[in-house]
Amino acid sequence: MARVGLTPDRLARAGAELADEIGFDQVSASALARRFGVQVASLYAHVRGAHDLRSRIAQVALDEMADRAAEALAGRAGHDALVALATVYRDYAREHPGRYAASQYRVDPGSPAVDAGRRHTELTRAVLRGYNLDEPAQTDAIRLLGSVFNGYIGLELGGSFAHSSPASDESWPRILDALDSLLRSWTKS
Amino acid sequence: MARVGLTPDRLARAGAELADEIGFDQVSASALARRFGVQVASLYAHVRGAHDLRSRIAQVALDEMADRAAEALAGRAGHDALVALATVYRDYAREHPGRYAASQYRVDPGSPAVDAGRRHTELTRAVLRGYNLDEPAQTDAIRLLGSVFNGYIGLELGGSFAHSSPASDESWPRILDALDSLLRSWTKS
DNA sequence: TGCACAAACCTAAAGGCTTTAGGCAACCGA
DNA sequence: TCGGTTGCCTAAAGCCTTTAGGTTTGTGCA
Repeated sequence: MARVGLTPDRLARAGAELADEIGFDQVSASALARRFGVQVASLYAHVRGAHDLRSRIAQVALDEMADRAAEALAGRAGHDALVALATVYRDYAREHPGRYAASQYRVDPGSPAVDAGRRHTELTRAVLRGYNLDEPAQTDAIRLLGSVFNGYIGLELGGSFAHSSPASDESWPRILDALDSLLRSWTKS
Repeated sequence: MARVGLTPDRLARAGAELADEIGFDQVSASALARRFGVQVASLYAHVRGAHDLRSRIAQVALDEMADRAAEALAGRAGHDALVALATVYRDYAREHPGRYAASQYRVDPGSPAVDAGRRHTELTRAVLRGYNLDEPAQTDAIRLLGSVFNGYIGLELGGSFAHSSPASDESWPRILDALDSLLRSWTKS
């Protein structure tokens, strides 16, 4: 009965890896316990249950994405910053589909993952600094960008763009250019 | 042992109702069997399994949305058509959150739900007729609109817009106006 | 009318996931 | 080194999925 050294954090990180390997919705306390060579019930000393586990994985993903985004945005503005942020999300989703799926998990209010969400909002707001938008247009624009990123990546990952041309890789930069030009002329619309 | 009259179709429709009541991911063969007052195993004569059941519910939702969209688009063009299509999706999602969630279910290639997806693409293409876009811009625009609709509704339903002003109801029409103006000037971007 | 066959629904059972309760053992501080 | 806390274990109940095989119901044809 050697101790493995489980902690909520290690479970969440291992869960994130597992999600990338077998898909987020296949991640279960059982599968995770198996991976640690431990009985399922042992996990319940560290995590409140399956929902708690999934929420923690979501948080891992949201934090990782925000870290990458913050790094990518440093020293960039305008079109450059927009493309950088968009690229971070899309690349992350392609590298880590399970984690990305986790980041979409409905987490309940009061959870620390809500703060991670706020961080993403602020990063998007930072991108918009280059476009000089006043409220409420700025909030509208944040919501638009969030919608496009989430929406495009979700559809692409789901294969919706796989069987038509042009390739999804080609649409993406053109759509970002269009958004850039939209943001530059937002007030005139 | 009165026969209830199960069919794949009735199961799918009842599953759609159940999804709106308890949430799509809570829909199970068990819950559905309970609702029909029937043993679980009986369902397996009509659906291949849980995945098949969920796919059929997804199809019900996609078809219903496409029907509504087709009706809403009749006789409309340009900005009017854009708003009409967007409104159909958003209203449907708010009236039937479970069904809407079902419509996002990853259905496997070859399934008839793929055709339903194509129908939505064509409806979006119809909206774009009012904007005179050539390929590949037209496909880009279809993908952009799909992304915004899916993305915005998903975030809104998840509560991402609930705790900031302006209200989500106010951002939505302004975002649609911005998209309209983007589409009108797409080639110039 | 009556019979035969197909379909609809049933019971039984195996296997997996979640969660709770209670027990033993390993580690840490005194 | 000893006591307590914590980490992991066994046991067990409850729910979901899926398969196998039985029985009833209803329909169509003679």
